[in-house]
Amino acid sequence: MPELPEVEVVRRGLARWVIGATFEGVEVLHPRPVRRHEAGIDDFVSRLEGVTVVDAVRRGKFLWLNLDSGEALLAHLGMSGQMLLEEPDAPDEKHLRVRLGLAGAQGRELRFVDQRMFGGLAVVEMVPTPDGGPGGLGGTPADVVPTEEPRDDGVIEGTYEAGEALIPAPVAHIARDALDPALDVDLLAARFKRRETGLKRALLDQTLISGIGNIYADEALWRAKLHYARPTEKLNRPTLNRVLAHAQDVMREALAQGGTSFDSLYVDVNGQSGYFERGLDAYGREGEACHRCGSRMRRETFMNRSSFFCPKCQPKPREGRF
DNA sequence: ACTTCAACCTGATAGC
DNA sequence: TGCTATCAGGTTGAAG
Repeated sequence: MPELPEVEVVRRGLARWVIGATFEGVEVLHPRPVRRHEAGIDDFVSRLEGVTVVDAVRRGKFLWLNLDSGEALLAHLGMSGQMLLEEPDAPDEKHLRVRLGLAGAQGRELRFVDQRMFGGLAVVEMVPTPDGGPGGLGGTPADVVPTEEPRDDGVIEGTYEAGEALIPAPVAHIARDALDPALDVDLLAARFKRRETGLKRALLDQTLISGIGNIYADEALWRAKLHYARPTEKLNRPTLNRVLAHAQDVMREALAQGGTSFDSLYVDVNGQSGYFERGLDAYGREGEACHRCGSRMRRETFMNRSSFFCPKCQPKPREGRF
């Protein structure tokens, strides 16, 4: 299940292979992964044909290729999405959804493969962002600014000139991610204080801080010895700093290992599986001994998903927000 | 305006 | 064997 480190591995792979390459022969094999491209499949294809990739950028779990047309090919891997660079004559994957032929990518074609199809692709416009650009680890800000006034809906048409960063319109509401050097922790603390919700809910809310999913949230909470239902408004600043630092640590470790994988659903851009699962202390360890105190780890259903925690190290708060 | 949650989707696995 | 139920979970959009 791709979270920030896995998506960053994919971004790096794409940057290595497709920057400077031109789309040539784009084929949509299943309509669902292109559902976010509202103008339809034919428009999706025509906005890519003959267009050249300028950069590969990521914010949280969103990934996009800046195009020389001024638009971006936006991708989200959802639960099971993969971006594979294959020889064109390699047999089609069972769940191949979109084939993107390329000129200038060392003879490879880009394939979007997605079993469960929670993810998808869309060609979207770039808009200015109030927080100063895409940021994110390894991301290069798009170095342009609009020359026309925004429409009523805030979207800016027309040409752009150098000066200010842009972000794909559907990503404008996503907060800077946990590994973004420009993440504003003071702002995050203020928003946590104002919220009436539980800590894990907040960590998973991509409009507060992005990139953290169910697995790394559980790992960060275990390392910080905090229960998932701790109310965010009562969390003091050192405690917030602690859980944030642990989230960053665990994701940096996963990134160093090339991403996490539990089954074969996630592979990086060249088809290599990650292997961080060996380093997990909380996720998936129901009934096993806590690596710190030996207590039996527990699993609780929460937010339509599982939360794994140590009942002794991460005691339930008196007034939790579940 | 803020917070919560069902729906989307397929395949693996468990239980009968 | 075959059937049904359950689980996996990121994001959106609707409901509360």
